[in-house]
Amino acid sequence: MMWNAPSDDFNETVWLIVKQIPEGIVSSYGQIATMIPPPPQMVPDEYKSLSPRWVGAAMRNVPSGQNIPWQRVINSQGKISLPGATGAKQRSLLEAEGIEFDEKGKV
DNA sequence: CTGTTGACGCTGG
DNA sequence: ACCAGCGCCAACA
Repeated sequence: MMWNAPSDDFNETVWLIVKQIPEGIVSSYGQIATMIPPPPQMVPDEYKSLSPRWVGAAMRNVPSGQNIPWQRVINSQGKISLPGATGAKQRSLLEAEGIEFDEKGKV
């Protein structure tokens, strides 16, 4: 499968991986990007820079109604990137799974 | 067509 | 450990 861009296929793959994240475990965008098979035609180093943002973009496009644990996806700093109410909701969802946050919001 | 923005990450101060 | 800047490409106004 070759996707040179954040095509629908790329998004679906991201969601697929997110779906596979077990309960009580959090992953980062970059981590997911690493798990995704890079397009053979693209230089890995280049892909490295690309992916994190595309992963994030994919999250934004997450279809509601499916069982996507998008809440388990946070940034490499171990913190929630979403501002405002959405971020607060994400945190409460994670806490409900048994994930602990320190005072600074890190896991 | 140009400019801005973005669920990020890395490096440097 | 925290903050600021840069890179990178697509989508959007």
